[in-house]
Amino acid sequence: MPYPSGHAEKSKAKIVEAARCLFNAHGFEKVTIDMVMKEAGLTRGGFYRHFASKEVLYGAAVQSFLMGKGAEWRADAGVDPTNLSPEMGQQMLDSYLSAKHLGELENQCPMIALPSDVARQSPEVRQAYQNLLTAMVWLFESTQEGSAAKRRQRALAMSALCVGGMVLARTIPDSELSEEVRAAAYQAASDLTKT
Amino acid sequence: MPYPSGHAEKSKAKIVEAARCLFNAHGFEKVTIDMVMKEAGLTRGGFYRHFASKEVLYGAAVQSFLMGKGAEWRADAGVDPTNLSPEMGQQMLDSYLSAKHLGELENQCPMIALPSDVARQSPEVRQAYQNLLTAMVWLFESTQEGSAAKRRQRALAMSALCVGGMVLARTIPDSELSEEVRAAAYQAASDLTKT
DNA sequence: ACCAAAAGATGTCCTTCATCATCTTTTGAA
DNA sequence: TTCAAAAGATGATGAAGGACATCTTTTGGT
Repeated sequence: MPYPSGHAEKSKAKIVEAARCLFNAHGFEKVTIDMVMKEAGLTRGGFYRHFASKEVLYGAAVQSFLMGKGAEWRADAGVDPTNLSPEMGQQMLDSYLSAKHLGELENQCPMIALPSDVARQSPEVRQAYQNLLTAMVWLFESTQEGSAAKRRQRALAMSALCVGGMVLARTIPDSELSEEVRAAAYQAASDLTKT
Repeated sequence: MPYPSGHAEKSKAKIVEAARCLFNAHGFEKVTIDMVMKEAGLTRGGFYRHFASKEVLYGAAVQSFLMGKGAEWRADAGVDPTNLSPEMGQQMLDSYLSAKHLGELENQCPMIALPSDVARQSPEVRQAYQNLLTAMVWLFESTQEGSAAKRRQRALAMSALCVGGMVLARTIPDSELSEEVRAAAYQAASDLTKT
């Protein structure tokens, strides 16, 4: 089997990563196979050796965030999922609802960058999106205090605040209002942990 | 000036309403001028008598919700913006974060149906989106109790919970988790009014 | 060195639209 | 009744892009 072993996997990973960045910035429809392959340092033709369709790539791109850039992101933010303390939950809030995260179009969480895009895709893509949510909820739930039901409810609400606050802040044009929304969501989510 | 007076306006309104439904359900890219005009009971060609481009139509469609279907929606939900009481704020939460609203793809609030779509559009379209948010925040702010700063902060957080909860619930495929998210966002938003 | 299968590159097909030019219909005003 | 301007319908154009058939390159195994 010619080509160094693991070559295909490496290429595939490069394609997924390029796709993730491009989809995040421009959405599903505006990104072409051409753009993705060029960004990955390859050419159009080879694409279908790795993926059955553009849609399958989209699912892979969303999914990739969890263990890829997302893990990197958590590391940078000082969020360590093996250390489940209330401080860690707060750390997560600090980073997720930060002005910095809002500005990082290419590397921000896909839950923020492409919700309505994903909502109209196949169940597989939506499942990938759900996996991101599940991970976030789990993290908040595990770092809460109080009864199981309370922790669950708060974790879900905190996730809704994270995504809702950032989605709104990212969409509206008035940067002052945008900042206000982000800050208010952060405040409310932080308050939830201390109730 | 031939054609009954007000004919053009009526046609334009029909086009916008058809567009609003279609965009809500399928997003900007997947909707064609053809589809919109057919839905409005007209044909492709006449479109550019009314709008300069598809994008301008999109902005008009988003904007139209506030005074059009949105007003109708508020009336049905018993939300009366001339009666600014805490009960009215709660009424708004009840309806916005309801399972019914979640299922109404065509008539649901565009803030839920197309955030990431709008985020990549022109400032005009994003302004229309912001107008919806501003109206919602105003409504919550006006029906809160407490200091101005507190009311403002809570109103923004409640809006983030409304949009975030519904966006997540609409996007994930697991209907059980979806329902859980919706309910948690509702609970948290309701709690905010009583703090 | 040689072969072949995997991976990548090139060229092309075919469909889908947004947009516009042009033609037809409608009806208020003269 | 006639005219003309507004509104609507029809047909055409041109570009974009997903998908794929077909070459070409690469290199591990022999």
